[in-house]
Amino acid sequence: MKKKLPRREREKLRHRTEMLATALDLFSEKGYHNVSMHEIAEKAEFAIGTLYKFFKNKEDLYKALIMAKAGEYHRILSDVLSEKNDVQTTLKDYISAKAKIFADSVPTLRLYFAETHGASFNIKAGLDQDIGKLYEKLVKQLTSVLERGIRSKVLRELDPYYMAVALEGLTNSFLFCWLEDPDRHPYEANVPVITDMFLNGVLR
Amino acid sequence: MKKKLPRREREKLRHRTEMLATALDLFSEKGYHNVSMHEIAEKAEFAIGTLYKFFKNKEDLYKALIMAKAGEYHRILSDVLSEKNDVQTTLKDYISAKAKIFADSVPTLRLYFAETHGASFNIKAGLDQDIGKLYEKLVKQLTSVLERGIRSKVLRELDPYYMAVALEGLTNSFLFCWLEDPDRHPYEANVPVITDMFLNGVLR
Amino acid sequence: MKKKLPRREREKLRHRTEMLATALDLFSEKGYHNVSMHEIAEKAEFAIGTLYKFFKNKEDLYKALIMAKAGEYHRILSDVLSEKNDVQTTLKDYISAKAKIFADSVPTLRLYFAETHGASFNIKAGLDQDIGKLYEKLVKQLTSVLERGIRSKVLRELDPYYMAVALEGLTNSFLFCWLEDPDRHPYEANVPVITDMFLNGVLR
Amino acid sequence: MKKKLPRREREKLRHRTEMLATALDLFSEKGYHNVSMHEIAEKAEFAIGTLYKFFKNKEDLYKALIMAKAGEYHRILSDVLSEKNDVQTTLKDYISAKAKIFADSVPTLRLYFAETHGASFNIKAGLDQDIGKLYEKLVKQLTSVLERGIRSKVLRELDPYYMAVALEGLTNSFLFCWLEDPDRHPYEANVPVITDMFLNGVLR
DNA sequence: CATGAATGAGGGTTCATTCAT
DNA sequence: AATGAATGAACCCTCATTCAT
Repeated sequence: MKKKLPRREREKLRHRTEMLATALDLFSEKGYHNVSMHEIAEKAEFAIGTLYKFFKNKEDLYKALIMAKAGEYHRILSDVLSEKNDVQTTLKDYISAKAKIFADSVPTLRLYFAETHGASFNIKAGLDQDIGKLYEKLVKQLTSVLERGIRSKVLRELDPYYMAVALEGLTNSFLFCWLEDPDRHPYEANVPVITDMFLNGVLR
Repeated sequence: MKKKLPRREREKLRHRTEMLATALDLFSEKGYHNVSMHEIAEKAEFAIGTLYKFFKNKEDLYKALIMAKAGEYHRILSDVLSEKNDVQTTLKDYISAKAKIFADSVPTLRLYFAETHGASFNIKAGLDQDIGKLYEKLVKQLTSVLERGIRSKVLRELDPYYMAVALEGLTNSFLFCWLEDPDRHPYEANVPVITDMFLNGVLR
Repeated sequence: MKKKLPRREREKLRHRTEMLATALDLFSEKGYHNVSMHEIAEKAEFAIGTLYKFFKNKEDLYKALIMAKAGEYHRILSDVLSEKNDVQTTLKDYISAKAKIFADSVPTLRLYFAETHGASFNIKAGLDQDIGKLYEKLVKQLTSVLERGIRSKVLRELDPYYMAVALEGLTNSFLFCWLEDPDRHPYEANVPVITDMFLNGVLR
Repeated sequence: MKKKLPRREREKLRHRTEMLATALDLFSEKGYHNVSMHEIAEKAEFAIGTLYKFFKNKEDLYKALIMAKAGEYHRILSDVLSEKNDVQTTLKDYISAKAKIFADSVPTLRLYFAETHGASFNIKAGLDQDIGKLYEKLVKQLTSVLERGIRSKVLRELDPYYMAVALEGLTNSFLFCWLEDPDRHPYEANVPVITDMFLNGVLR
C-alpha cells in the first residue's frame, strides 16, 4: 500500500528527484563550483524560482544530493555486513558489493570520494559532519565483523578498527584505478585479487 | 657559496615564497574556490597587483603551489625507493618516509590528496596532467621495487602494479585516519602495523 | 494592431531601449573607454546584473547601439536615393536628408563618425566589418545615382565613385562645422550652399 | 650653429624622440586605450620610471605626440598657403602637399583624424583646445587665400570660410579612401581629380 | 638619474538569491 | 504554485602611477 500520497505530492516528489538527478550529473561532470543554479534549473527544465522552492540554497541542494546517495550506498553495504556468514565470505561479499554499487553510478562515485576523503573542504558547511557520521557507522559495522573474525580465531589479533581502515584503503585504491581507466583495470575482475591480498598479504 | 643572487633577486624570491605559503594555508583551510586573490594578497601583506606580478592568474598560482610541493615529496619518496636494500626494508622505509613527509605539513597533504585523487576535478586544466605524470612515475618506481621482490622470491607472484596500488591505498587510508584525529591515530606509530598487514595479510 | 506582445515582453523591450539610450548618451559624451558598465547601469537605474542580462558584454552593448542607429539612418538615406527623381533633385534631397537625420541626434552623430571614419580603431572586433558593409552599400547606391546622372548627360564624365566620395566629404565636413558650433553654422541653412558648390564648383 | 646643446641634453632629446616614435606606432596600431605605458616603455627599451621622467602621465605623452606631429604638418601646409602664387596654383599645391605629408606617415594620419574630427572624444583633456586652435589657424589661412581668389574675381562670390570647409572635406574624404585601400585609391594620382572637382563642380 | 618592484583604484563580469506577477 | 526578471555583492584582473634603491 504505497499510494497513499495524493497526486500532487507524488508529482512534487518526481520533480524533486529530477532536479537532484540533473544536479548530480552536472556536479559530477564539472564540480560544485563550476555549476550554476541557473544551469541546473535550465537542464532540469524548471524555472530558477522553482528550484529554490525545493532547496533553500545551493548548499542545501548539494547536501540533499550527497546524503541521498550516501544513505543508499551505506544501506546496501550495511546489509551485506549484517548477514551472518563466516567472516571471509562476508568480506568478499563486501568487496563485491562495493564494486557493484559503484559500477552502477560513476558520477556519484566522484562526489562520494570528494566528500568522504576530505576533498570536500571545497564546499562549506555541516556536510562533513553528517556524512562523516554515516561513514563512521559503516566502518564500525565493518570493525565488528572483523572483531568477530578475530574472536573466532580466523583473523589475526590485530586492531580490528585498523583492519577496517586497511580494507577501505585497499578497495578505494582499486576503485580509483578503475575510475581512471575502467577498461584496463576492471574493479570487479579484481575482487579476488583484493580479497586475497587483504587476507594473505603479499609475502611469500 | 650560494649567495650569487643579487639582493633584489633574493628579496623577490622571498616574496614569492611568502605568497605561496599564504596561499597554501588558505587553500588548504578553505578550498580553492572559497579563497579570493584579494584574501591571499591581504593575508600575505602585499597589494593585489603585486600578487599578479608573480603569478599570472589564480590558476597559475595554484599550479605553482601544487607542483612545488608535489615535486618535493615525490623526490624524497623516489630517493627512498632507489636505495638498494632488500624489498622488505625498502617498503618499510617507504611507508615511514610517507609518514615523515606528511607529518611536516598537514596543509599540503589536503591539497595533495585533492589533486592526486581526482577531487581536483573542481579546478580546471592542465594540472591533472602534470601532477598525474609525477604520480605515475612514483607508482612505476614502486612497482619495479615490488617486481624485484617477486623475482627474488620474497614476494608472491601477484601483479606488481596492483601490489603498488594496494600499498598506496593502505598508507593513504591510514593517513586520512591520522588527518582526522592525529592524537588517536598517530600515523608514525602505525608504520609497523601497516607494513605487517601489507606483508602478511590479516589471515591467521 | 501591434499590441500582440504580452505585457512582460513589452516591458523588457522598453528596458532594453532605456539602457541603449543611456549608453548612447554616455558613450557620446565621454567615449567608449571612459564609460563603465556600472556607470551605464546606474544612470539607467538598473542593477549591473540586469544590464548583463540584456547585453552579453560591453562590446555587445556598443555594437547593438551602433548597429541600431546606423541601420536606421542608412535606411532613410537609402530611401531617398531610391526615389526616381532627376539627379539634381535626388542629390539635394540626399544632402537635406542627412541634415534632418543628424539634427535629430547629435550624440549618435559623434559615434557614427567615430565608427565610419576609422577613429573606431579604439574599439575592437567585428563592428568595423558590419558597419563598413552598411556604409559601402550606401556609397554604392549614391554611386549608381551619379552614374545615372552621367548617362543622362547631366553630370560630367568623372568617375562616379569618386564623385560620391567627394559628396560624402563635402557633407560631412559641413556637419562637423555644425557640430562644433550649431548656431553659427546651421547645417540645414547650408544645404543650398553645399549643393551648389558640389554641382558648380567654386570657379567663376 | 646648432650644436650648442651639451651631449647630455642631446642624449635626452634623442631618448624623448625614441619614446614618442614608439608611442606613435603603438597608439596608431591599437588605439590610445589599448596601449599601456608599460608596453610603450618596454618596446622603447626604457624602464617605466624613465618614461615617467619624460612625460608626467599618459595623457601628457599623448598630447606631446599629437602636438609635435600636428605642428609639423600645419607648418608645411601653412608655408604652401603663404606662397604668393595665383589662387588656383596655391590650391593645387595645397592639395598636393596634403598628399605628400600623409603619404609619409600613415600612423600619424590615423591619430590626426581621430583628433581633428572629434573622434578624440575618447581621450580627455585640453587637447581638443590646443589642436583645435592649430587647425583653426590653418583654416583661416586657407580662407584668406580663397578670399584673395574672390577679390581677384577668379573664384565665385561664395563664403570663403565655407569654401575652405568644403575643400577640407573633399581632401579628407579622399584620404580616407586611400587609407582603406592605398593601392586602389592612390591619393596622389587623384590630386587633379580633387582639384578639378573643387574648382569646376560636377555639373556639365 | 635610471630603474622596476610595489601599489590599489577601478573595470568587466558572474551568479546565488529574491519577489512581484 | 510556478515563473523569470531583477538584484548587487563579490570575484578576477589590469594598468597608470609612485618611490626606494
